[in-house]
Amino acid sequence: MASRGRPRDPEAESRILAAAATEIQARGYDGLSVERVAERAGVAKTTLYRRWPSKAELVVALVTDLRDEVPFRPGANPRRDLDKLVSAVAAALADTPPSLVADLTAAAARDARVGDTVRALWADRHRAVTEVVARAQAEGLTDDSVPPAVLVDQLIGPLYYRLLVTGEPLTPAYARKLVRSVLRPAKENRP
Amino acid sequence: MASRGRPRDPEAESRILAAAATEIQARGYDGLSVERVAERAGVAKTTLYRRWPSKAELVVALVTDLRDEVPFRPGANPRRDLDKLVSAVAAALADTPPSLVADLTAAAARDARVGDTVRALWADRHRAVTEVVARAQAEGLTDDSVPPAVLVDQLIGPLYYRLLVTGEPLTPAYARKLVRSVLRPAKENRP
DNA sequence: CGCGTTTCGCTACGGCAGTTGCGTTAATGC
DNA sequence: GCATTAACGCAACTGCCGTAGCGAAACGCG
Repeated sequence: MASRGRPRDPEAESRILAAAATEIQARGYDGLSVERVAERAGVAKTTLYRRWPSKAELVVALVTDLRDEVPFRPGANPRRDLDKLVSAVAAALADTPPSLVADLTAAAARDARVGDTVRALWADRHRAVTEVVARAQAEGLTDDSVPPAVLVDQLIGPLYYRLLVTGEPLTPAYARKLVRSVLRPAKENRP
Repeated sequence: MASRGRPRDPEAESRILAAAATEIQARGYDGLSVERVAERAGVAKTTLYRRWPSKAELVVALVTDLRDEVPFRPGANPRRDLDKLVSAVAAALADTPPSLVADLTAAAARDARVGDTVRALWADRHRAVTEVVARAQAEGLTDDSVPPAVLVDQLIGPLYYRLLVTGEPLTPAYARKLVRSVLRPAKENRP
């Protein structure tokens, strides 16, 4: 029942991804040439295109392969959890070259298939923040009249906004300010 | 002292921009071909490149040319002002094709020159929101311990985040929720 | 008018993304 | 062993961005 014809070279994929990683590290998204990647991997261009239908999808696969998972172990204190989590997302974003994030979003906007993959790539961070926000709201740390989804957007959205639009740095201190702004002041909050 | 050699065709620039507007409307950023734009404008490709050094800069000039100013007349009520202003920014963002915004940010991240122009293109909206937030803070409508710049990011950032990353719609209702989240609840706020 | 200067249209080119066609190679099934 | 199937390398091709070189055209200046 297993494949009928000639099997795919099992090492080709990893060799291509490794070559692409080297290239994109050195020259960025624009400077990455599919032809050079294929040559460096010792593979014909057609072999590469058989695995990924476009340069964008290759890069998405590469980023998916390389990215560090943002670790998330929920603790007892939602405020501290949010501080850590938002800081970790900020650090993860700041680690990848800014133009790469911008190029991924551009590719995602152009092609629906790429868009799905890229959204899935970032969705788990969004989900993690949503969980902690829900817990914070359950403990009365947030304004009940504001939907939690809005609060999540106000924690993560500014990170992308700074990275992609204003170009300001993503520091842990900034992440902490975002959290402080979304949560109610600690004291004056017992009705 | 005025120009020495042959003067530039005064109509060429507008004809090129008009042709580019038609093309980008029909085919989007990727589908826009500089060669077709030149042909449609009745101009050689070199004439176009003498005015804009890249396709990205042409598109930036086009967007700068076409965009509607977000009108801003400060009123007496900062809350109402913010509602209107953030809704207007959301509407302006939602009006331009999402892939175009993404492509502009990508181009901005790649090229410093383009980056400056694109940032300038959006900076006035940021400034307008900053002004109103400052007034709201002066009237005690916000948490004093949060810098106004953070609040501005939490009003505008989620718009870009939704547009570029999650793909959710930018409705006036969403804009109002953002504002409500940033401003203190109307009543319970006299120490 | 002649000279220098700048823009013009035109053509050609290099580089890259993505596609196509072809002969070859490595597997499965009979 | 032999047909079938699919991946492989190779080469050529289209379309596009951006650049370079050319002669012609249009201006200011003396």
